[in-house]
Amino acid sequence: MSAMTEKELQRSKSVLPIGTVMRLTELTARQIRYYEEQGLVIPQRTDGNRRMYSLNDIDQLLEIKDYLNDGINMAGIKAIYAQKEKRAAERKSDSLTDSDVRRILHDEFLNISGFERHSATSLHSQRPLE
DNA sequence: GTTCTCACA
DNA sequence: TGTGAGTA
Repeated sequence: MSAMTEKELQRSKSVLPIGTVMRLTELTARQIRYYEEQGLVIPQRTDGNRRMYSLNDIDQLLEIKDYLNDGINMAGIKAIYAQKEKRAAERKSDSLTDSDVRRILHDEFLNISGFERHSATSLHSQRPLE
């Protein structure tokens, strides 16, 4: 990756033990570990095999929590991330695909409607249902 | 005291 | 997803 800002670097630093993450996210250790099993939010490990999370991981967990509260299951969440990766891949292959065009038009619609569109980097947020 | 993995009356 | 066991 290129020029990662100082803030991005710090938000990527894994310095939080699971206990702190539990209090910050209101999630149980069981849930946090389960989401890891599902391939979402994989924390770093210490020499003693302790999980260490970054601020970005916290955001990621909060986002998952939101999806769950909206009634989306694990499969659905995975699908959402798979779709996000797909978009990221399309973006790199510089040519505009049909789905790109559709997404751009959709984003424009949201902007006109007065909603803020969120980038793929600052994932978590709370916007009204579309 | 905290976290880890594994198992399940 | 909860919880207890036995560790590190």
